Amino acid sequence: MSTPRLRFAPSPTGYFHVGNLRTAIFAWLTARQSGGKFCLRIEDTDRERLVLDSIRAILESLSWIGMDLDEGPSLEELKKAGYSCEGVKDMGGDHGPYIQSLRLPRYKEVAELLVEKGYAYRCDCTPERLEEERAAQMARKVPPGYSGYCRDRDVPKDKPHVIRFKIPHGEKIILNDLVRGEIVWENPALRDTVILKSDGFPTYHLASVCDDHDMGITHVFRGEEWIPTTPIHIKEYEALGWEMPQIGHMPQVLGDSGKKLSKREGAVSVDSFREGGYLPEALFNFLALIGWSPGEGEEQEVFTQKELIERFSVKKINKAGGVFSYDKLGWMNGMHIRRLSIEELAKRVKPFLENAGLKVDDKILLEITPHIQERMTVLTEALGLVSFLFVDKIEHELKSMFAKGIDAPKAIEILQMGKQLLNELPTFDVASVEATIRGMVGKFTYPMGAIFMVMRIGVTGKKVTPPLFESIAILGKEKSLHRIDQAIEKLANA
RNA sequence: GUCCCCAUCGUCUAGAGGCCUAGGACAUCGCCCUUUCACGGCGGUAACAGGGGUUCAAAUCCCCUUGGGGACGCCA
Repeated sequence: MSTPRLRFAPSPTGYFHVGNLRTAIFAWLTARQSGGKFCLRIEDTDRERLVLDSIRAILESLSWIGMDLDEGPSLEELKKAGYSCEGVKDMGGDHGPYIQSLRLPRYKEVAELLVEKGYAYRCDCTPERLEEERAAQMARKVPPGYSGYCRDRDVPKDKPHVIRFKIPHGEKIILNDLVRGEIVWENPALRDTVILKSDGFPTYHLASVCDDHDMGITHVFRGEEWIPTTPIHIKEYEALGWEMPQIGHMPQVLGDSGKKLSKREGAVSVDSFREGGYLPEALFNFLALIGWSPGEGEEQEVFTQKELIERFSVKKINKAGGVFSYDKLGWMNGMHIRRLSIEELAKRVKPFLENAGLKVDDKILLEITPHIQERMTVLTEALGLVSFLFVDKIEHELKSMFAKGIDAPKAIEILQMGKQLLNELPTFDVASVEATIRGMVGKFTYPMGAIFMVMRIGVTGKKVTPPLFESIAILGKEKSLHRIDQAIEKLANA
């Protein structure tokens, strides 16, 4: 058997949707576990929806999530097609160009061939005519669709026209789907479909069939929304005498509403997850588990990419769509955060702190990281936890001190004692800070928690922080004492 | 309207005729741990959409109903 060749074929029409990523992940996993190839093809045949920068975004996202490509557009191709390629890795491959707008002559050739053989025909119906037709059909309550008006009209080449593929009527069509098994159309509800537009660009129905063949694609993974148009593709392969790749229609990624995941339901672009502090490991892991599971009594859910490559199996892909659960992704992100080494976690957290305007001291960040590792579900939460270490001035959440019988005078009393005792420490490490603060408890009648909270807010300004003794020790003597002073002053003036 | 896909806890799912008094995970609730917040540990609530078959036996196979989703573009 020849080596599997799979592709991810996005349209550069905007942001990179996680639903598309999930389908790409299944294809990538399949390629990687079989020693096959994973290719990127840009389907930029819709000139109206084109977003120039989206290819770079797609490339960046794939690289961020660790999905390497074996073939894809070269720098030269990108430039030629007019896309920004700053910082993009040069790729290329033996089946280029990998950008559809660069393959126009080939589509024209194939479309003409189809016309010649009688499988397709020219149509010069204007959009207005089509619109009228549609309106009339609606009025008569019959299914809308092209009537086939030009099928036998023999429209000349020199008039503006499109090329339509003839959909045979009353013919049974069968697809053997990789995930759904046999799908049968007794009589598909399809009309003669445009395959070459009047602007000379192909539609998906021509371009993808043609490219999948030309590029030697063996397995086509795509969303289930493509099922209804698959008969077109099947008939095209037949007409052209081309061997059909295996096709698998992947279950959809749904939003809470049960419909396709969309912007209304929250973040959907791969970028937004990166910006939101999600780890690529977690997003990949989570997405791989929507519509697929290892099965067989396997109860592990947190996987590395490598483990997923080993376990993935097309046979275990589900038919039913799955809801994208932000809750579970959050949990999984936390799990992956906890698997990171301290050094690695600090490295990942740093940009989020810097983007918030903090001047980060690497040594201090490394010291505090172990103490925030179990306190985050997303990286962005690090900011609230550690900012007190990297800013000059802090705000004190004084109100939160006042619980368990503590009022301002009592808080001042505690802070003053804490300040004095901490000041007397010859060495300012975690152990001595802990001994000192624990020692304070016996000197008051207030509960331990109340005393700790006053100290916590005095030093860090916040109610929710990393563990107290570590926080104080890492902040250092000078700053800690200074902040306690500030707190006392604010309390006195309140 | 026509065609197609799908159907196990709220969610992701295990389950390929007896192993199921249906398992796990997230979420949720309770308890434990605990200096805050978390992590962690223990336990609870919670599902085979309905109806017919087939079979000694059905969550698993078939049919119907219902429900959800998708497609019907010179979009992909």
